[in-house]
Amino acid sequence: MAEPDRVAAKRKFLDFLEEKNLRITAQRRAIVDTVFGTDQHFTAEQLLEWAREKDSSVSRATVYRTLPLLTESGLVHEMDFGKDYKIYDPNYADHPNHNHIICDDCDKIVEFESDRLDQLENEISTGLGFKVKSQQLRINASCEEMKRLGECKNRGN
Amino acid sequence: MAEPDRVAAKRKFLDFLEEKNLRITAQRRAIVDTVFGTDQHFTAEQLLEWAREKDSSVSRATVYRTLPLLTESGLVHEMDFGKDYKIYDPNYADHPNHNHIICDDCDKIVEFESDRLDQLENEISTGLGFKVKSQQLRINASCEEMKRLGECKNRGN
DNA sequence: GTTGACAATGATACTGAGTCTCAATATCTT
DNA sequence: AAGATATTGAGACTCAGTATCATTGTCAAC
Repeated sequence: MAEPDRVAAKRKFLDFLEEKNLRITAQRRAIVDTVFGTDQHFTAEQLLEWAREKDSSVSRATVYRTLPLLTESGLVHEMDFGKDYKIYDPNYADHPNHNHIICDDCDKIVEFESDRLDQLENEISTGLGFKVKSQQLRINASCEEMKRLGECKNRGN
Repeated sequence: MAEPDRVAAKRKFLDFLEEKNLRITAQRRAIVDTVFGTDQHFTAEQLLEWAREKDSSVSRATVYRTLPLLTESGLVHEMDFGKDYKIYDPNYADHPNHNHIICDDCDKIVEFESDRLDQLENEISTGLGFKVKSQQLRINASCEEMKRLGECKNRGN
């Protein structure tokens, strides 16, 4: 299931660029190939490093300019766990509503889905009369427990 | 209901300092008086400004050193809405489990409580075997809708 | 009350993620 | 091929937050 979805996500993003009359450049190709060539979470700096392996001309500015396009397209999700950097998740094309638990100590992230949670969140938001743009349940957990239970390796960071 | 709780929160924090063998200084007094003298959310820079009105010797460093103590004591809650600064909420002594909707455009924040949500969050977390340290449901909403409904003034930012 | 160990302080240098600027370059339409 | 203009890289910049360190303040022991 990995490959076809990756390819589809890349295709969708290129279409997204075209619809917005944005150009498909070598640098954007390198960035997109990188993003949808992994299912790992990543930071902006990691993306820069990885993309440069494909095209050394990719600059920090271009990475930071492309990230908002990726999130706007709905194919990548931006997350903020209170660290001083943001974390990006390229798995949103396949699992659009998953949530995350971050281990405060080892920074590992575990994903989970809950239909009941999504439903309740929507209920509350619309009940308060809000036009919701995004919602994120952030759970900061203790690594002591994680280590004890050996849960730290569920899904990559 | 405002005053007694404020005083109690201040008392609790001074006790917290004592228990940790930390000293009660003039600067910490000014900061604590400021924090528990409002029920508004604030940033670190706002706290610095306000505390300096009570004691002009309060420095930025001391504010940033005191904030972790306030959150550690459980009397103040640190929130991150993806902006480049953190927001602090001094109302956690009274309402320990409330959540927030932030208006992306005007930065106003509306608080709400939901027992069902708290219960579900706890259910999921413990089900995954986590020792939860904190959890925060962050909802980013569109101000278009807020303006239309005149909901912007519910509770101060 | 003095003393003294050391916690706490302010000033300021620093860090690091992210933004902005602008001249040069690449894309894509015609 | 040409031209309008979107995009780029380099590097200066911003700004919240952190670290350093000599000086000052607190408080417990006497």
